Amino acid sequence: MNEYLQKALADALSRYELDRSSWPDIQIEKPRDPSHGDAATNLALMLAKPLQSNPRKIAEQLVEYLELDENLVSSVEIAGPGFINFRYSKDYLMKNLHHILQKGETFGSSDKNQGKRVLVEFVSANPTGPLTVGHGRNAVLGDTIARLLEWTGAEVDREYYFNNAGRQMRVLGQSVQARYLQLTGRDVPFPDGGYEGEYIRDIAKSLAVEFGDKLQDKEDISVFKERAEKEIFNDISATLNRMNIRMDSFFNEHDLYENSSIKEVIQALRKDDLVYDEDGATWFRTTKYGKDKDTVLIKSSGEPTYRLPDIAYHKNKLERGYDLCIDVFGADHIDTYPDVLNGVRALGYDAEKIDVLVYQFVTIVKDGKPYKMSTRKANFVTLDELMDEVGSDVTRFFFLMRSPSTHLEFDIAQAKEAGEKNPVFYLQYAHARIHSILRKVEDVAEFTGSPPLHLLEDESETDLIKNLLEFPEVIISAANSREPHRLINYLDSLAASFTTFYHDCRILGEDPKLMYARTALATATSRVLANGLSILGISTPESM
RNA sequence: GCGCCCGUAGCUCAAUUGGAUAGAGCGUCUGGCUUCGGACCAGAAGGUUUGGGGUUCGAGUCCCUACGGGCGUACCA
Repeated sequence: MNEYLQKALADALSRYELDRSSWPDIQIEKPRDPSHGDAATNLALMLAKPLQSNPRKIAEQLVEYLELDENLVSSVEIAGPGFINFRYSKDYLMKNLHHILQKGETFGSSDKNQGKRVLVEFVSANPTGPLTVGHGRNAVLGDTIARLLEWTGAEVDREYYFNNAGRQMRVLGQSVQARYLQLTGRDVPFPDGGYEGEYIRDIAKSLAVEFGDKLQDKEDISVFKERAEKEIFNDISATLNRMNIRMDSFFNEHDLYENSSIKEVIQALRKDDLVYDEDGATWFRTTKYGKDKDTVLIKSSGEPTYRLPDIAYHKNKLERGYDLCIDVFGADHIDTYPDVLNGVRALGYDAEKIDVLVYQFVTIVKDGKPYKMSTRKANFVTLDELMDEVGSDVTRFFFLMRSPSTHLEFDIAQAKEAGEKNPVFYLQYAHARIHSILRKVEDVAEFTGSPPLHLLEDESETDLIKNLLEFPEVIISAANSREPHRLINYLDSLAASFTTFYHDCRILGEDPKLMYARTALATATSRVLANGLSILGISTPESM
């Protein structure tokens, strides 16, 4: 419909003596206030300047030039400072409602990003402990963005990047070793800055059960490290599974060392004089890109900082032929990813294909006050604990509710007690209620032929239909802006719109034809709710 | 100090990316169940969009500035 209006306006516009290059963008939008119609354009306002004329006069002229099919658009009005408002015809609405019913569980999908190969990298937590509520936002955002993009036709891979080589992992191994020695009777101190969590003892215990005290004199900590990595990874995978997240691949940072990608990056950058040696370290000339300081890529110890493998990793992603690579990062990375992009660009790759989504941190509120978490100090709330309390539906919903760019306050107590009051139940309830009605309808009536949709005349009915029709556009905008909360806001208004209809119009006990038409409308609504919730990774119970 | 993000109703947050009278949920107050699921609905109160300037037909949204908060500012990740 938007395209149709745009084209009609463009045709009208072509009757002006105006250079095509100075044409403004023809924007069609849905007015905030429904009394302003179903669609509106500000074209006359935009033309005021180039035409040196009063916007209302321009609007009048435009409307005169405008040729619209009455079967699609029932009215055109000029309002306010010069907006042109359109109203959809009933025919148009009914035809599209029918279309929703036909498309069923694919309604809402589009080919907007057809043929695009996309890689979404998210979670990427190092395996040093269980996933916490702090990782939750990253995990759920990444997965839902992937789902949204799939609904717009893209081919999406989900990838988890992890580091099992660095200092953190060494500390992890030492922590397990210390617990193991303590368990087997040696009185050894726990390492400074070690991981204090209970899960470390569990891992040590499993080693003690398997090997007894045979590992006591091992100097090499790799046994401890590898066991810890394996067990923690299983744990992380299980948590992701519970949250409805399935990774397509796990990318191991260590591989970048083994296949010499890192060396190649350094060599290539050095050739362009973007890398130099000083004080025993190897530096990247980030001052060339407007930074205050150059950045160390290889420490004087010979060990790379994480930035170097990061550049190699992103180069690797682009080499794999993706058209778009999305990184989901917390706000703490905000200052570091430009280095990576500059590095990739300097290597001759198209950094435009990398899109970094930076979300603001989650503030955990526990017992009414902000709670500072640390994996190392073991004062954290794990995602598993949270899901034990509220389930995965509430967990996912909570993380998606807010725009990624604002701080998300996560009140543990509130989430736990949220129970019946939680907004996710409002959506599921609407869905369950529709199915309850549909079950009853099945008992009393049998419909044949296509539903007589023209009988839907009540305002709450047409409002609901209009609301349903927006679904595909909402998915596209949520996907392309990487903002899943838009879908939540939409579903919320859809559920509200259905409830208004439910209170105004009965289904059961009406004339069979009207009952059929309203049953069709209810079916379409439950379809859109179900499709929308499935994109969010949230279940759609038929009864609660 | 410098860089990035944020500041909207008592609280948590929206606002079609520059559009018309800034909206929801929670909380507060009033009303509504012998009829399809009351986990609901209708209504009320609550705002100088942190303050101040600017840009234009038009600003919560863009620019400058002050203040307040978060995150960075490592040869940590």
